[in-house]
Amino acid sequence: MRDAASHHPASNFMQLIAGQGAVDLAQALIGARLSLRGCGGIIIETEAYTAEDPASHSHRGPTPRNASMFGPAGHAYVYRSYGIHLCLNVVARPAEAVLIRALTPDHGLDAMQDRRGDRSLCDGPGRLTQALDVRITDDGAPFDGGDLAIALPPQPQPLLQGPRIGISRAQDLPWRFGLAGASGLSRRFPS
DNA sequence: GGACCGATTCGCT
DNA sequence: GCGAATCGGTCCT
Repeated sequence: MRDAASHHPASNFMQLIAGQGAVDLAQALIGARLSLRGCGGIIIETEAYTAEDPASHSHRGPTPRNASMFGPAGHAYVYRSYGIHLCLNVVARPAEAVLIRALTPDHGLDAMQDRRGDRSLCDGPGRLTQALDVRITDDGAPFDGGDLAIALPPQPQPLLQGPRIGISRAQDLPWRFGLAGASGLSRRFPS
């Protein structure tokens, strides 16, 4: 695993991703360090959702719920899933976002364990938002190095690729990405 | 106003 | 493997 010094500074994240689509950003985020108010880890699993994508919340146009997905790049899109969990996305460009599905936790472990108990911390989109204490009020907040920060890895990481999880439409699109060799993925990738 | 459905997780069988 | 928990959005009537 890479150490913090080898990542790009978190303050540069929003400029570094300028103009990228969600499919590119989903791959670029593998190996990045995500931090939220002092807790976080290395992103090991993502999914891309785009404007023309029938599985994307943005597909039917803006609503109060998905408004931040149509906002500027590098901001968070946080929504409630199944009435119970929150899911955390990074907006790529308007109407496109990347769902963060799993992390390898590497700082703030005590606080995460307080919130998750004696269970896996970050190997699923709802689990990691609980571990990191993502709140619905984080919807629309920038990943600018304040409460929310992302530091990209210095070079592309070895990737796994496969179909997205838990969707009923566009199931053929291979827009789920993982860090090759990582443990703690939310599910295995098909071989 | 009402039915249906999730970008999920957990506990039980 | 299966069903419950839980609620806002969306698409009807």
